[in-house]
Amino acid sequence: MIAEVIVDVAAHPIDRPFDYVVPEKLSALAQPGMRVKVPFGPRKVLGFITKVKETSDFDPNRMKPIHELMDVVPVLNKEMLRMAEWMKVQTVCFEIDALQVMVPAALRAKYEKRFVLNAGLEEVDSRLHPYFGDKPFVRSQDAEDVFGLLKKEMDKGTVIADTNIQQQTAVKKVRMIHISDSLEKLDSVEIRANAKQQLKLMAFMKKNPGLAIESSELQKAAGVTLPTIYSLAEKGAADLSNVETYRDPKMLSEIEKKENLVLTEAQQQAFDAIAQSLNTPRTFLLHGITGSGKTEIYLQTIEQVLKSGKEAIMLVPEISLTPQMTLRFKERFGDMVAVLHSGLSAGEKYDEWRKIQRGEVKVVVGARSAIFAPFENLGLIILDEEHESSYKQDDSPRYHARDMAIWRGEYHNCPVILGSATPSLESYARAQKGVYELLVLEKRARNQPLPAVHIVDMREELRTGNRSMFSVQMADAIRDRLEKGEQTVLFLNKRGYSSFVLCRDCGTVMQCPNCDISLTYHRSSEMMKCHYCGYDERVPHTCPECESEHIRFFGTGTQKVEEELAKLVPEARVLRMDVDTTRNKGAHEKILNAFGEGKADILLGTQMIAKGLDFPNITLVGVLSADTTLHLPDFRAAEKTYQLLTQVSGRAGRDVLPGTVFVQSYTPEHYAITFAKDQLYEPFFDQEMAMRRASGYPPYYYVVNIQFTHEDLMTVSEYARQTVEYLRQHLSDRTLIIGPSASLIARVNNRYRYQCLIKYKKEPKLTEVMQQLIKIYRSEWLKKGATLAIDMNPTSVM
DNA sequence: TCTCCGCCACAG
DNA sequence: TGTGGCGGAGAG
Repeated sequence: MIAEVIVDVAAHPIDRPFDYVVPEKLSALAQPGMRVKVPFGPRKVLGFITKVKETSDFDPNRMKPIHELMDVVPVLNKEMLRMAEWMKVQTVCFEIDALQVMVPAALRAKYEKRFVLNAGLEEVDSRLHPYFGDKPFVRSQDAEDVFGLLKKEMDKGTVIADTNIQQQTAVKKVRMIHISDSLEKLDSVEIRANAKQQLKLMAFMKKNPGLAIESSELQKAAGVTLPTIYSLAEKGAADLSNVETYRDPKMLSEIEKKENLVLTEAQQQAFDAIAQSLNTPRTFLLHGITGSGKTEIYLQTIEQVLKSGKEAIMLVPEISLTPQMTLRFKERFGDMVAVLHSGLSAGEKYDEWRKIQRGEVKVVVGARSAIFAPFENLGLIILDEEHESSYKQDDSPRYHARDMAIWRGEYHNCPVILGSATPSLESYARAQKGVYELLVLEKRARNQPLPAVHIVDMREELRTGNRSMFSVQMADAIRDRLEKGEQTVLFLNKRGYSSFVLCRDCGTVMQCPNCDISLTYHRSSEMMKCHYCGYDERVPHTCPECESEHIRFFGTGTQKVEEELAKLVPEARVLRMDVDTTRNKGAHEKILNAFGEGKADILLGTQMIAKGLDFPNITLVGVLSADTTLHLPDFRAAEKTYQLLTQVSGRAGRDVLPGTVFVQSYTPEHYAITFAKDQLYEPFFDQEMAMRRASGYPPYYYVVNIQFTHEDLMTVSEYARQTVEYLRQHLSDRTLIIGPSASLIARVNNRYRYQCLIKYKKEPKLTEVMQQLIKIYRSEWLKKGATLAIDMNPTSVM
């Protein structure tokens, strides 16, 4: 038997199956979708079997055998293998990347270089002895100071280099103690009279014959230590075994089960439409304003799916994967739910994944990668907040969860629901064309009014002499809520600029030496950091250009706002939520909980607070500057701004108390801001579509972004130029090719960046031309140190 | 003549 | 991508 294997080497010439002989003793086991260890050139690597067959075109004498099977049960099923092939073409990625992304990180290979003894330890240089210790090998990373000595030993042949492939996380096992059920047997065990601990344990055992108990539990219950248990087990009083377990299974029985809410008429209509199509591969766009009760529809639809014996996947953006939200699923579906989020360790994720694979759970709630949940009998896929850009992975494989969802929907003949208050233009356009079925919820579920949104013209504030970052109206409102004991959320639209360090005398802004971007000031550590390459340095006392001592920190970071806020309302308790305060695990959750419990009056934060906040006491939301996302050089700038303002406004007045929103802007007349004021999606859509049509962007055109990097500016611009020329020759006349141009951030980590854009409506040759371009890159530019990245349907072109 | 380093081909 | 082989350059 012969196996086709995709090996774990992400490189263009390797991106194809390699044939291996399946050794006789493995032939009964080997199946597509299993991981294998195979020899590849001089080393061993991990790979996936994608096919087994009896014959090969390859010279049988040169074919090597599979070294080891890593799985007993395939980690990828037929569907996943097919999806990977499709994904490879769709996103222009390596097949191995597509396969790896579908498997939990714990199952991906970890390679460790090490030096292995090939002779007795006494034959090697005695200076190396301490490095080996009593092991027959040293890890390369532990032996950096003695590479020279090791090299000599390798020449002598006493030591050889080797790569060890490790499984990252294994199945967690617990030690179970099975107490003998025969009292006679227990009585027959001899214990010395002075072995007090053993006597104590025996007394416990005699009270509980036949009991199977985890060793840690037994230690607690009997008040003894592990060695005591071992000695009695050896004497035959109990059996020991290792039992597979899951990490930290949360006590689900403690979660109270909740019943369905009664659907409003609009909700019911939407629900019915979906429920009627449960066995059709149809895509629904559920457009419901914030607070219209989309989640309840999801929950009840999932319930229907479960009743028919099928499974469901629910995708949410990572940031809205809050405890509040997961609790809601657990309340409905109990231990049928697996939750996959970034807060889990690799081992915990692996455990959740195994529960899915074994069919122990029926519902998965998770972020982007949960779309690969290995269900066999999928009945429904939901993408909540479908417009979120986090559904698109921004490194290879650059897949969009929405595309994967629709593919799987077709494979399983099941519906896909895309839900949003602010659908992406692509999805809404498709719904209008009838490709997706549009379902609308126009009212909030409990009929609460939408919050009153006031737009504040900050130019006017400047004219009247208010130079602070809070308009008079906003400041008054904040004070008012404070007096009433209601809560305020302040949103700082920070993206695009942040606090930088500037010399007031010569105007020099401190720049990263490796990237064309200014350094960000971090107050807590008194450091300046580059957010692209990680470079950091202390804030200088004098300007490096003019030696002036007038160094100032500029910009509007959340820390700056916090200071201003302290001046405005010194008595207010303020919680700040940004990258700095949420770096630690669980910090995000802690801050939100504290705010929910009323431990603060004001929550101040960046994008990350725009979602999932659902507290009844929030009656004021302030957007400090609506403009920052608006003027980014990106075709989605207006769309993003509209979405953000709508989402943020939706945080106010979700319960009984009515909400008010203030949006401060220097361009208050912009349509993205004026339409967001009253959540007028349709008019916004129409106007934005007109803009897209005029400028040739999605949904009118498909876009491909091709980015080049190289150490040398001239070289990279030349490659980009050649590419554009090549594309112009080989793509159709109606396709637009934009560029080449330097990227917005023209240099990162000392590499210059250039890009070009392809805009097309119909381009049957696209895949072929992209493959051809990769060939040119491989044969000419790669060797010269260039990199090329192709992003199909990018979420942004900056 | 020995050794080191950089480039290149190749991987089943 | 990682590795080992090959050949050129420099040192002794």
